[in-house]
Amino acid sequence: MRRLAQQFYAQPVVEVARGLIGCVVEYGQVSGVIVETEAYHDSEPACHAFVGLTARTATLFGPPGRAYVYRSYGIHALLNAVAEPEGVGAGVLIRALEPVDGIDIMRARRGLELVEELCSGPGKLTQALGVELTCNGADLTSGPLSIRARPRAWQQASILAGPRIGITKAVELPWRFWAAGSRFVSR
DNA sequence: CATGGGATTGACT
DNA sequence: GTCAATCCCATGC
Repeated sequence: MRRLAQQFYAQPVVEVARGLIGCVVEYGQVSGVIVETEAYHDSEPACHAFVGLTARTATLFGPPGRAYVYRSYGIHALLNAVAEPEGVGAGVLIRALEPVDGIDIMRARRGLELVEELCSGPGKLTQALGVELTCNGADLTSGPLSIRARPRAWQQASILAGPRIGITKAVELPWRFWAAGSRFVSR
């Protein structure tokens, strides 16, 4: 399965968020199918890029198809895919995966057995993948951290939309997407 | 230079 | 249901 090309990420961020459902994130020996995403855009206050170009948001304003990784609550690394053309601050938060390869490695990193709990949240999946802040700015179209196009089995998947989770601003936008019926989405 | 607020999680009442 | 852990970074003095 081919990697997603830079032109895919250059689309409007909501289209990228919807289009990433069913695609496969891979890093080293582990991989998983994306089953939940959220879109963020510099025009709305929930997005880090709302404050403009700073050291923190430089990745979001940079070229599409890169990883934006930041630390949340001092504990978790959260993984995003940078979207829209360079100069626009937008990204898609990867919120949950269905584990595919390296499940035992994920279990060891997470200290858990249950497959449904390995990647069912944005902080959980980075721990399971081994993604840390050093991945910030990594090129998803050519580096060791990659996102591949939907496998055939996922091309018919039905996708639902609703409000984003865990934010205090712009709560009303239906910019969260998930695979209908998946047991692997966050609670 | 000091301060305060998170795109969360897991443990506990 | 509540709450603490913990650190990066934007902001303000």
